[in-house]
Amino acid sequence: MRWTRYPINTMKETPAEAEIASHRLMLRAGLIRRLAAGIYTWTTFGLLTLRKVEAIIREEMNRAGAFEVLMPAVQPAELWQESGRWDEYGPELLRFTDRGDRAFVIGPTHEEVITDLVRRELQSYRQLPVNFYQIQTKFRDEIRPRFGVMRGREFIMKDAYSFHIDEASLAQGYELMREAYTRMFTRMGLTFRSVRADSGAIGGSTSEEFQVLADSGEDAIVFSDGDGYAANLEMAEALAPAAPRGAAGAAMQSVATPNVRTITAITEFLKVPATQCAKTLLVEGAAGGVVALVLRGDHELNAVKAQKVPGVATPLRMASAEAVLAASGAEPGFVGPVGLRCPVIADRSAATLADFVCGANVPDTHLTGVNWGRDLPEPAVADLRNIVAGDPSPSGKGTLSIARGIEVGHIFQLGRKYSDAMGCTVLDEESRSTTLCMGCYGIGVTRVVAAAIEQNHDERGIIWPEPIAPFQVVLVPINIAKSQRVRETADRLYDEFTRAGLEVLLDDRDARPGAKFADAELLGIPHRIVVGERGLEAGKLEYRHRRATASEDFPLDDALRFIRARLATG
RNA sequence: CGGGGCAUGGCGCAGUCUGGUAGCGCAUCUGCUUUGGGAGCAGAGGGUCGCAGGUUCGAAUCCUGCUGCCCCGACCA
Repeated sequence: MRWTRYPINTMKETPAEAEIASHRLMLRAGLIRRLAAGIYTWTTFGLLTLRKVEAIIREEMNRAGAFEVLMPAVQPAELWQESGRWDEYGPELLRFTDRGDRAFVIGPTHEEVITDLVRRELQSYRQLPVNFYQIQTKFRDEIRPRFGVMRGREFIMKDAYSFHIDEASLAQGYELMREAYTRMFTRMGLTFRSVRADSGAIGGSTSEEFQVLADSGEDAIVFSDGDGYAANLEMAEALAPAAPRGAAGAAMQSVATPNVRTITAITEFLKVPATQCAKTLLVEGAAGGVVALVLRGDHELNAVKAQKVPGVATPLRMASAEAVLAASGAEPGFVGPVGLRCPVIADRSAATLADFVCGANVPDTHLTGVNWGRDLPEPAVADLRNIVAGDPSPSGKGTLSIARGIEVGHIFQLGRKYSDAMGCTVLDEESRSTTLCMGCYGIGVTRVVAAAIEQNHDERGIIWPEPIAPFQVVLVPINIAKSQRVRETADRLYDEFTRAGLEVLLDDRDARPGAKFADAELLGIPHRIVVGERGLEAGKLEYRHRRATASEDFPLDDALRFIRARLATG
């Protein structure tokens, strides 16, 4: 492609709205343009990469035996009422009515539509298992869209749904998708991890996220250095401390702590480590009232874990200031588990504390030397806290570290939630009607592009992984207006490369070299060839990879062979 | 949803407090010069100052309402 004939528009300055690197660079390089909050146009140039990502996904889905379909964005409300999600889904589901006052939604996902299709089309177990996928536009009315296409409201998703006669077949289909996802993200040149996203509770329901590792990621993920254990922080189990609780050594005492409300303040005021303090959080109970959750001072509450504890309201809500005062007799900051008039649940680590410090439920007062079983009843114990780096792995091998990730894929064994609700059945070998077992498998296609940039950029611009680069090679002729030789050589190379099937961008603008180099680096095209008088005098061209810090010369006569060798290794 | 902020040419901003008919940089167009790391000079085009009311001789500026957008939001007990 010739730059002067291509609709591409770079920006030297960054629009004020862009917070993270990928968003900034996507705007500056002209991949996307904003239309409304969380809604973006993909430009001709941006679409080159988006299509490459889609092509890799398509190839691997097909290779895994899935079949492509294309379902509507607009879906009738009846299907959502049938599955029960009309009431469950909440304000993220965009609802509207047509001219005849019939209710519709814009699909945030397509379980209902595919289940409806399958229940009509499939009659026999002989037609199973089967996996349908699509690459299609979704809409979720996010509370707070941000970071460009990273968390947009409208976005492109690859969603797939598999149907099986039983759980064993589902497990096989799930495994196939797991392998396909691993191949896709590997082919795209991304550094990623698959991560456990569910503790694997009842029903053997299993779920894994595919996380692209990047410091700006919205998710925290946890790894063991001892084996392959990896999980979302929300799900990673914190084991009970190996050492048993120490013996009580001190008497419980009341200490005046005027206006000392936080753990940090307590550690400074009483000169005790945070690991010797207990913090008590009052949350709303499932049946009204409040429940006390007790954590060690240096630990953070994990909301996902907490709301799974029986008696705790879902979703987790902190108790109001009035409720705290009613239950404890003191304001937040001086609440403790001793003498509290509500159920007390201690985190595993908090439950092994001895001689600990906590709020006294009396204004401006804390207690020291507190011991479970002596000064207050033994608490109920649960895993309530977030993992911290250095914790032992729940797999039993190694210790855990924490990294940030961007969730680009999620695979899930659904079971019969939708097929049950919607009557999706086939006849089995014995002519009995059997409800199908389902899996679903998503990839945020537009998010993958942002994640790739987040993981591959420097201060000058994007550094595309080769398999998803919009162009493979950029040709930069120097002083094209004056030098006929440079112009003709660049034209000839462009034709030669293009005929050879390479994806080449020829920067044929009459611009100064600095401007061309800066744009080439912003766009992130992996291989750059400079054509200049200086080199041509010696029969040379100049090559530089986007990641390299220095250029190398190579013979003009050998150009195609040279660049092909670089593409193969690059 | 709660809190805060912003809305002026394609992008980034000043002007608003103290009302007098809109300006700077980048980008765009023309000409000349320049050409190995975002050139220089000269000229040009482009804005009903988010929308609707109001106050005033006069409103980007003051008042009211609306809309859009951005940022933050249990982690404290």
